[in-house]
Amino acid sequence: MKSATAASLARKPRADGVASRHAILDAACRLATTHGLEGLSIGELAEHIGMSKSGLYAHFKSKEELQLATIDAAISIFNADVLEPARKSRPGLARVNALVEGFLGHLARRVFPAGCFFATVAAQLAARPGRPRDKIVAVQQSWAGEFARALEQAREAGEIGPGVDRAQLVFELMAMLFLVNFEWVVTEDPGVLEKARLGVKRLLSAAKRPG
Amino acid sequence: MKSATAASLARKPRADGVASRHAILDAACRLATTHGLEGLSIGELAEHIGMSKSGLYAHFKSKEELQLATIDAAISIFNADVLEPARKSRPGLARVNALVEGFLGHLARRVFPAGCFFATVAAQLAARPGRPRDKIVAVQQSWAGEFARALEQAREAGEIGPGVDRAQLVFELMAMLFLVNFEWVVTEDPGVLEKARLGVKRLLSAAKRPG
DNA sequence: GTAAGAAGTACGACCGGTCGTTCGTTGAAT
DNA sequence: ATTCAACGAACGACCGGTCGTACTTCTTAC
Repeated sequence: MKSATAASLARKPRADGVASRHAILDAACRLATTHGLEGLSIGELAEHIGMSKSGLYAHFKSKEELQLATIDAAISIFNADVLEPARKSRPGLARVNALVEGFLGHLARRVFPAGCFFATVAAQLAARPGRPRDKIVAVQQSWAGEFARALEQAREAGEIGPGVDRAQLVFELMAMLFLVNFEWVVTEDPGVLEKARLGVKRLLSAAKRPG
Repeated sequence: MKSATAASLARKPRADGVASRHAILDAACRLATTHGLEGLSIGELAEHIGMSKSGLYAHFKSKEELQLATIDAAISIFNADVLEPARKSRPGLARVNALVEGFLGHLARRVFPAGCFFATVAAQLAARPGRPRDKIVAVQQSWAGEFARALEQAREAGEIGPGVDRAQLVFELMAMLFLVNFEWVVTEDPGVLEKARLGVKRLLSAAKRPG
């Protein structure tokens, strides 16, 4: 019965192929963070991992498919590094703080070579219609949704006042994180992480119930 | 003696040439806002203004020179549209508000086809060393300096408390504007402009002297 | 258990097209 | 008459992508 655990119709994935695919996408994530998804060239990527261009096309039918897979790979890395750890913390304000600290740590840890993958790619694709853009926008919205959910739980727990405009608060939180990423990439100064930390702290303390 | 009024060493600019150069840079600004400075191709730009690629090279010796000139052109447009009008308002908080409103108006007016030229270009160049990047970073710093100066004047006028961390306030103001540009490009929803407006208002009212 | 064969992996060569750039030339403005 | 503005042609490099072909792994039949 163990062979029945394979995929429904395709019975094909090979052991060393998934390793290559992983190596390709890992390099693609890193390159795309500095070059952008459009600026990522097949030849450069292939050379960067010691493979031929045509070798890459054994794994991806087109550049767009590579781009979409690269986004998926970045999602996995980001989820494992930031989101999942934060989800282990208590719902409410504690989780908001965990998300923020997770993100700042993600930058400081240099998981990607130039800050947040999604910030770079999103800024570059925002005005360029297509499936990659749609996917990136969806990721951004889901990231905002994470904050919205945590804030809703904070309200339910009475940690923040019921009159607090949570959508507005999400916007202001995201603004801090969005700018800190950019400044971090440009200056590499840990002081900017502290500015974001302080900004978020002021934001949340203003939302807390008086008394 | 009228020829002596020309530039010190070069006595060359022709009447219709400066018009072409202006047309080129105008189109370059718009294209770069959506495609990025790297994604801007000579052929595409030439075709876009009904000119030959080689015709462009009568005005610019290299792509990098074109990029730098494009940044200068964008600076002129931004200064005329946002900065100079705001400078006419009274120093202090009024000027901070004028800068913010000028920027939001700049977006709403769609001066560039995809939000703020500098935000897009900066996000793309942040991790790519070179003269264009340095120039863009300098622009961003001068824009932040504009806020810093206005806030200093606000403190001198007693509009905000002396204990206010102005560098921090600049960071938080810039964060609002940075994110609102991105969201505006993605959603085209005027509601995001309102969120930025509200966020700035809360920021500034918190900085005002009690009483 | 193993041999046969199907399928995945990777390659080098090559395609048409576009990239940034150079050159020599022509026509128009000064 | 001089000089700039613009052109078409052409360049080498690289782009994304295809093709035929070897080698390797996995599945299947015996």
